[in-house]
Amino acid sequence: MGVMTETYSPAQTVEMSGFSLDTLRYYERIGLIEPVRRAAGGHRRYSDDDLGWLDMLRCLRGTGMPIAQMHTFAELVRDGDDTIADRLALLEEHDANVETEMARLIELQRKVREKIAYYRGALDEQPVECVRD
Amino acid sequence: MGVMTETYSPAQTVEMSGFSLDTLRYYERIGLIEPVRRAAGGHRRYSDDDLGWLDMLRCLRGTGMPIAQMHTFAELVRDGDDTIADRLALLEEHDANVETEMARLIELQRKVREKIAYYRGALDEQPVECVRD
DNA sequence: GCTTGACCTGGAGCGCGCTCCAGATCCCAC
DNA sequence: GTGGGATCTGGAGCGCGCTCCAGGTCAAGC
Repeated sequence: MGVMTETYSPAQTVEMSGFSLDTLRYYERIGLIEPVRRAAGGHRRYSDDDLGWLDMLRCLRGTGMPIAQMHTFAELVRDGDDTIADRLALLEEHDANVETEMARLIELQRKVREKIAYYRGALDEQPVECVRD
Repeated sequence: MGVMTETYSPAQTVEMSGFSLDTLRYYERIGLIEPVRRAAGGHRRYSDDDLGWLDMLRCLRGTGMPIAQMHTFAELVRDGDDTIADRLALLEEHDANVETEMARLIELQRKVREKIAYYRGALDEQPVECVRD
């Protein structure tokens, strides 16, 4: 008796992947996910592989990659092993974008904090009301 | 002869603020910016104060604050000096949100880099073609 | 068998934040 | 005074990424 590959219901997959049910179906519809295996009655049964791929999607989407680019990546994956260099290049470029975005964010956060500091100062110099006498 | 307060044309303001012309007008329309002073013919003349406020907006927007919340902040500013504590609270909360968001981003970036490392490995083990002999 | 809840499909709708457009006006250089 | 570019207004349109809906099917417990 071989080790059965686990499968998961849509509800379980929502739970485990962090995507909503609608998003899972949407991703499948637009081709970000390969057609998911179905149980007899037509209900989806996600595999561990599917879960792995969803994790990849979560990483990419969660770091701001546009759907269109994720689509490109998905196609590379479909096209097999000799696209690995291309996938690597795509991920590296994305990583650089994320890095740039983080730098931008850090810089602006610094400025926000300056403004916070300014308001703290303003608050000290102008207490709500002077205590009488 | 007093020091003239500088004013700036829309084009200059686009240049200096980093917002597009349409966005500047949009922000004014929805009340994120107070009605801007006008020259005789009705053309806008942005002041240094306006520029300062735009810089604030850029910080907030650029760190992902939704327009609605920026609107709240703008109202506090309009309501005068005794809203400073509220403004401070709002900024501090936003700062915390930014911090959370950055942590999320860093964590996912780490995972993206793991995937990159994996692909680098896969590439090494499967070089494009073996050199003959 | 029946109920109840999970799941199905195709397609419409939406929230956000702009962005674009038409048609008019202004302003400056020549 | 004329041409051309900058600017004006009000309103429509859009790109993205979901999210919701109606109307139906499937599955498990009683």
